[in-house]
Amino acid sequence: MPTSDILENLTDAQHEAVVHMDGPMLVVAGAGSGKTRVVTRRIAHLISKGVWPSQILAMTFTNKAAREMKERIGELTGAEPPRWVGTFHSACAKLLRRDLDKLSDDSRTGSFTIYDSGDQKSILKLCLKEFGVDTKSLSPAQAQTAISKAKVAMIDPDEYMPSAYFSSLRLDEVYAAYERRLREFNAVDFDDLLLLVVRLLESRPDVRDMYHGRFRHLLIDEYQDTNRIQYRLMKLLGGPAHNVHVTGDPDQSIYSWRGAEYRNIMEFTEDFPDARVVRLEQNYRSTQTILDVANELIEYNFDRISKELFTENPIGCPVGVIELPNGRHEALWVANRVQELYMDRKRLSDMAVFYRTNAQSRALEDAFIDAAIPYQVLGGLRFYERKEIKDMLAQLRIMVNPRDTISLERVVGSKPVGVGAKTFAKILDRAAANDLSPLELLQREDFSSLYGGRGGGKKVVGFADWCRGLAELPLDSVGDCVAEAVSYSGLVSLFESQGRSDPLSESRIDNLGALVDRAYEFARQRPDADLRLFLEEMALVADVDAHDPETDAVSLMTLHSSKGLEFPFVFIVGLESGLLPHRNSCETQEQLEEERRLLYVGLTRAKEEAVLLHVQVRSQWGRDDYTSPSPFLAELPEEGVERLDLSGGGAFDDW
DNA sequence: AAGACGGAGGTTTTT
DNA sequence: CCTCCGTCTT
Repeated sequence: MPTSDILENLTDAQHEAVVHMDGPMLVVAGAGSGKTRVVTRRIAHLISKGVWPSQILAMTFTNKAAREMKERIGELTGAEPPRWVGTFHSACAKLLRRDLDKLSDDSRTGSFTIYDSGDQKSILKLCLKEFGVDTKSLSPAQAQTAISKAKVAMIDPDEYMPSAYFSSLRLDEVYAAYERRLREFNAVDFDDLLLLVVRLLESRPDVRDMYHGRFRHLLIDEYQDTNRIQYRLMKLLGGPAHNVHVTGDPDQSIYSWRGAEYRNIMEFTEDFPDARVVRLEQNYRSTQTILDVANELIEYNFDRISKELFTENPIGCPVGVIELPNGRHEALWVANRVQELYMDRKRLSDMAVFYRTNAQSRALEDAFIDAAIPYQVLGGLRFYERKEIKDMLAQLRIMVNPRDTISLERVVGSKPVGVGAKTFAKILDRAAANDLSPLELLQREDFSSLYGGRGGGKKVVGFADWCRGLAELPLDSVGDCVAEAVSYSGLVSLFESQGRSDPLSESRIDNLGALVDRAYEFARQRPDADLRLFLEEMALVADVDAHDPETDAVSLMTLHSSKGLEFPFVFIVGLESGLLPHRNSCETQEQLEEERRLLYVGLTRAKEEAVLLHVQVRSQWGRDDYTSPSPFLAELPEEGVERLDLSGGGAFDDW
């Protein structure tokens, strides 16, 4: 391996971080300071020094980050990247598939299903009903938020004290029931993936020692975004050698709403007094002007370690702050500017538009469509969130996990089998009485003699037959398996028959086809993997719309998903009170500071040009609201900022 | 059991 | 504005 390449073109600080071998290290890496470069080169360096790739565990927050890391390591080493480079959640899932059975007091097996937030809400609906809680006073979504908060803080149901607001609603019992249901269905939620690994490692020293022996080096990216479980995980996996290498930037902590405790990064040196600390403060990305403006903005945060990023890049042009009459004008202005840049021979893939909420993408998309500008939206509705895909995945899930009754219910609802809520409830009761899962009951019970083939019974018989046939489907090859399952589901012919009345049917059929394609592609990449792993991939990494920097299109995304990316030209829209900072995040100083960091993250994505836009009238839910500019705009310096008031119209009147 | 209709509400951000 | 839920009807 060409070790020389790995150590080439590094500053002293970067070099120190790259060649660090054993012991804890914290890399405080400002925006655009070459953090990814440091992490990937360090991994390549470790390997060049004889560390086996399989001894390295590197965890990121997003699939995007993991993918990029793998690619760059592959380029550096010219070999397959280490297998244990992935998100926290996928690494934990992988570990649990192997070893969950070793956790006592838990009836779940390695074939568990991973529930997304929709599935969680379905269970919670059951639980709320069970306790007669009125969903108007406590919605499944609220319960989910509250329970997830508790889980992330590692508070078990028996220790849980509902906040005063929920105290009358037996939320603690709902929480306990929710946990029981997950076990019953052999399912885990996103939080469990991490939580169960912590429980496993804490309760089984032998398992813990096994992993200590296995993972000699632990790397954690975006450490400022770790929550309490992830922190605990870091301590547990770090092993006696404390070969823990964490990187992050407190100024880019934007996930406290899901339990991230950015104090973790501030306190790393207290946890590991012998930790080496490296600061990367030179920015290689942005112009001096952009960086100065961003620095000035973030200075307004009280709770931070002072840090001044500098750059040797050119001064560049001023940051634009533009006021327009309404959202339509805003979108048109951006589209227009994009066209100007394009005429100036700039590439569309070098441009990005950021917004606070996904809902804002729509107006921009309309304008881009009208102007025939190619664009790609990141995030938004993901592939696996489409109804027909979820229906199909539900069927695949019950094929590998017969206890997954939430998915069974979905299967029942997705097809015109003639089994309604009442019949299904009967099946549930009967299953419980026989100590079987409902699917097992359906597959084993002789419904024809039970009902004597009368009336409604006939339909159950038909569905039971279908369930039995399900068990006959081949499970060996993932591609064939999914293809067979799709055809067995009857969904395609159902949509075909609906085709005349429903214009969506065609795209639904296409999507099911795409699912089959993905299964074959998955099988090609991972010949040894089974259906379980395919479903895991669909639950954890199903962002097919992932950002593709090769595509010649403008990128649209939330400020949150912009983290880690960079673009020569950046537009940030909706800089208004209520949107940024968002109206739901203005209560406390901490929330407000996080909103400011969000803008900071967006600004520091820009390499050459950044434009911030705000409007006087923002339409939301068909309602027009007068807005005031974001207070953050007033915090930007005079110098390096060019303010333009186009609210008087003129630019795009009569559009 | 399934389709139509009416009302309420509306995740900010993601694994 | 749109979507999701629940209820009412057939």
